Amino acid sequence: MNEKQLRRSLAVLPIGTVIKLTSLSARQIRYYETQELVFPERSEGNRRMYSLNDIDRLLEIKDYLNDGFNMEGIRKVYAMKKAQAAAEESQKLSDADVRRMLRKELLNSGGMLEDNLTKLPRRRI
DNA sequence: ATTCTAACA
DNA sequence: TGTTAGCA
Repeated sequence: MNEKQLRRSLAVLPIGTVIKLTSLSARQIRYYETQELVFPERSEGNRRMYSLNDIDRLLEIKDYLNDGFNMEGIRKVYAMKKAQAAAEESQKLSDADVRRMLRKELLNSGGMLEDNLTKLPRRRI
């Protein structure tokens, strides 16, 4: 796991901050946890601590709810996403591979990087 | 001041 | 889901 993903997975936000960031009530946020849709960590004093990924997850849940999904329905959505990820893993076509291929395409097909800019002919002003 | 669990008008 | 009670 790289630094960026590591930071996003760090549980450092108390529920009060999560409330402000998601516009969800404490009641809802805690309830979704009992429904096993989010899994916040716990601090020493038993306080729930959320990560940025948890924030994204809560916002997603919010959207699914607006689309008419119920708790178990949303749970199934994430179950499928997990199965999907496992399938891709077995096929060795991971997200990292996709990004690697895309970057190669961009570098060859023409041009938006500083390397190329420095090689362009100078123009007088 | 903030969050937690449990319970209910 | 909201709200309130009684703790930590």
